[in-house]
Amino acid sequence: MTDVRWLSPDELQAWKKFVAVVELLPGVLDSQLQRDAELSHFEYFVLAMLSEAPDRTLRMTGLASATNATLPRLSHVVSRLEKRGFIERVACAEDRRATNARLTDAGVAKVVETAPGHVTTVRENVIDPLSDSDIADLDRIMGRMLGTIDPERRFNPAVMAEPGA
Amino acid sequence: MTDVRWLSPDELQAWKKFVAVVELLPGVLDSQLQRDAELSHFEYFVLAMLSEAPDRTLRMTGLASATNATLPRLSHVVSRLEKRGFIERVACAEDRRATNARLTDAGVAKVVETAPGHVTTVRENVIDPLSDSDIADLDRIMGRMLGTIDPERRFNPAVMAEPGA
DNA sequence: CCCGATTAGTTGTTGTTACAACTAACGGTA
DNA sequence: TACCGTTAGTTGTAACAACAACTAATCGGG
Repeated sequence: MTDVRWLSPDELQAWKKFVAVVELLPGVLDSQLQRDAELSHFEYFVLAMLSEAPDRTLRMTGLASATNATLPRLSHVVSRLEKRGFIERVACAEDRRATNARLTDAGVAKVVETAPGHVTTVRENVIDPLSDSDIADLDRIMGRMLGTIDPERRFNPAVMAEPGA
Repeated sequence: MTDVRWLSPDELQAWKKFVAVVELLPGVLDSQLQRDAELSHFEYFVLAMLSEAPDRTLRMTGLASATNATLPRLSHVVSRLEKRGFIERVACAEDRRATNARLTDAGVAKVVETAPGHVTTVRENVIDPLSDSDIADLDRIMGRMLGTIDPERRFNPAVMAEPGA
């Protein structure tokens, strides 16, 4: 309890700025998406993940993992998106416990029309204020944090692009 | 709508990692604080801000600004913390519309006993995976993002340490 | 082939947050 | 000093997330 390593002034300053960004950024992303597409950032993220999946389909468990959601949370969100016609639930043939979530054509259209505004917001608030070397630094630093925060690489798609890994 | 500047591969990779950290970090901070102190990160942040303020006291509006909370949100949170004995509301003498939130002795004690575990969590997950130059890079990059996200510098304490600024 | 243990997912409850409506007090102006 | 616009804060409602309890299906022995 007494042998705590407090933060140095430099560390404290960087941490305070970082925590500020972590607090503020979700609100920035949410409000643009809410305003322009009536979607929360999490809902958009779910749709986007499905749109990149083979056959626009993912198991609920896999989708939950890919979006860092608990299964109950995902289940509720998918229900809402299903009511709005963007997703459909399809029973899984191989494992009858499982449910597949599949992006409908309307869901694909929604992603296609929503993506530009979202990317623009990301650019304005995150990417464009940075130089090319800043981007490289950001990538390296976030990769190091993910090594601790997300050891199972649920998120960090280091090998995700390789089909045979 | 058609002239969207999509993200380059490097930008996309950095963005994906960054967004993963932004999604995961709050959960990491929250669960440690919840487990060890029955406090959300936001509640801890409110207490910590008060503990650094002169006379452990801040106007509701000032506290809301310092913690990036809306006034209604802060009002509810302060009510909860008041019920638990960590904060007291004190009428403001100069402006009778205003309410001062003041950290009680129990609140100070709570911060003192909670801080070490919180700092340790921050170290383990954010600071210690980084080198000294990473810290400098992080500080610079987050500063640039805050320039856009938080133009009024509610958060970014560039001059906050100087009493006469 | 049947039983316990595990896995996949859904549903209900409770707490927290956002948003809107409201009250109270200040400040300037006629 | 009486009024109007603005500022400070609280309270009520509605949406979303966390957690727990539940159902249903699979797996792994005996």
